[in-house]
Amino acid sequence: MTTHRPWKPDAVHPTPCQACPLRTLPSIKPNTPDEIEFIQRQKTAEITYRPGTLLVQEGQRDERLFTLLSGWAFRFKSLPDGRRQILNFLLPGDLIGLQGKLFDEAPHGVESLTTVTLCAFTRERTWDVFREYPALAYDITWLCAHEERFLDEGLLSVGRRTALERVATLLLLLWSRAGQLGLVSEGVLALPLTQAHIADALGLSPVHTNRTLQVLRRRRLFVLKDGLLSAVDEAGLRRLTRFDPPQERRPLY
Amino acid sequence: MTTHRPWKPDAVHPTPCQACPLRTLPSIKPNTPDEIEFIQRQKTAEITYRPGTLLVQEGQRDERLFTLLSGWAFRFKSLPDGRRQILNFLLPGDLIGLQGKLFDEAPHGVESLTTVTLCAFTRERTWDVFREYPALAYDITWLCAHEERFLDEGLLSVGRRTALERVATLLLLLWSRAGQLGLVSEGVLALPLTQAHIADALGLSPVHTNRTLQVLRRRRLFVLKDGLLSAVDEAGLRRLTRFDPPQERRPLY
DNA sequence: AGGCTCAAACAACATAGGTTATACGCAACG
DNA sequence: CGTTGCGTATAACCTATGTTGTTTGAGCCT
Repeated sequence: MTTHRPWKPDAVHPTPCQACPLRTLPSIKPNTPDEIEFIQRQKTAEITYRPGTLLVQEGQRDERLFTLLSGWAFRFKSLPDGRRQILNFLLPGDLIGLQGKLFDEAPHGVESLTTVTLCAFTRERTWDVFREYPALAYDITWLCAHEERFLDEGLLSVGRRTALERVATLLLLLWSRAGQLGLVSEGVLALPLTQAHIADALGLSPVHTNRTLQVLRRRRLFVLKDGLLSAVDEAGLRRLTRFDPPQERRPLY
Repeated sequence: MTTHRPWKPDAVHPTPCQACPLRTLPSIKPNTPDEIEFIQRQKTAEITYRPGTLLVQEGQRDERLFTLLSGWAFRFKSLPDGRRQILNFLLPGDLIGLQGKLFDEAPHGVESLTTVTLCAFTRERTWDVFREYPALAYDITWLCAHEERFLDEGLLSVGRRTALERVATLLLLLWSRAGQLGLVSEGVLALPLTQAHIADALGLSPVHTNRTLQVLRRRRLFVLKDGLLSAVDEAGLRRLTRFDPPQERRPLY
């Protein structure tokens, strides 16, 4: 079990929200200076954790709210006997802990895949945003509904797609999401997932995940080696999966 | 394909929100008279559809927002070749069409299982609520996150639980949800699902769903006959599934 | 009454995916 | 510089679940 200890608590040089690197992305909906200033006021800290850190503990009371500033993480639920389901992968700009604030206990766990940097928001007065900045409150709702869409797609995959389709859909989606965040450079994406993660996200066994990846590789739909995803045949993957990753401007809190 | 034609458009006697039968339930969080009046103003119609009606069409632009006042429905997604995944079941008090309003197109379909009555809200000025009634906006966010929790649980089921556990978990959850809405009387619940619906919700084939139901029946965990669920051994189901249906006060929009 | 349709039940067989086990390469570490 | 641990690969075998097809019974239309 990884501990909760910060790794490089670079609190000396926190990123000012106005200069947030995410806000320069074309896929991020711009905010007014006013709104950004409000967010800045709410932001209490910037914390960095190392890979494999348990950021939110399943079933624990936890009212902290974060935005993932950089790095990858995932949400998961597990069964008492150890079976685990990864619910979704979290990329920069994603909210962490909304459920923990809304409900008595966090209904799922969150774990980092890479070194992650989180923007932490005030524990108490978070809901001021609903009174003071309705547009930002709307954005939070939007992000929540957006997450729901990913879950719908995941449920469709796990429930009704074959192993081949599942793996192809997931890689296509992650490729697209990462692309919109500027994480793909020169046609290469650093994908910090082990095959076990992919298996847990898709309801497959690690062995079958491996077999399936081999097939897709042999069909030259992508190259996945040493944590690097490249030579992605997007058209081929779309044809195989009949899945079109959503492409739209998203808000950032 | 069922058409969109209203069945008993009892627009003559719409339910006033102050007298909404759902608001008398202990599981529903009360609102201030002010808030209820606002909701009443937003409500434009009350529409009744018959069983099997397609309420929201998958992939269609649809900005209508409803609350399910009475009856059962389900959200689903399907693949081009006809495979279908039921994402969640909708019971009275659940919001329909939030995603359709937030995104360009409805990412999923909604179909009624029974005769349903919907409260329809103004097409345009829905987002006034964020400016004028922050507390209600918060409630909408809560409902959205709540739906996400059901999806998380569903994903865990379909991805990692056995067929036996899946069916047991689903029936336990529906039993609990329906109970909180006062739909269980004298230990009997009218469950308007065919085995095919259960199969589509759990990522199983109809045949295997049938087999699994037989096993659970033989273990006397419940009686399910002619659309009636009764003699539910809640403790037994909890033991088998290690699942505790959430029990909490929820808002109503 | 006869003939639909639909949900449920059940049987026989087929297979996608799970399980267990072994091996290999590589980085971290004492 | 051996050892340990981890991720990946692959083989052999196994089983939970899918598929196809038939039967029964309850409504429902004509």
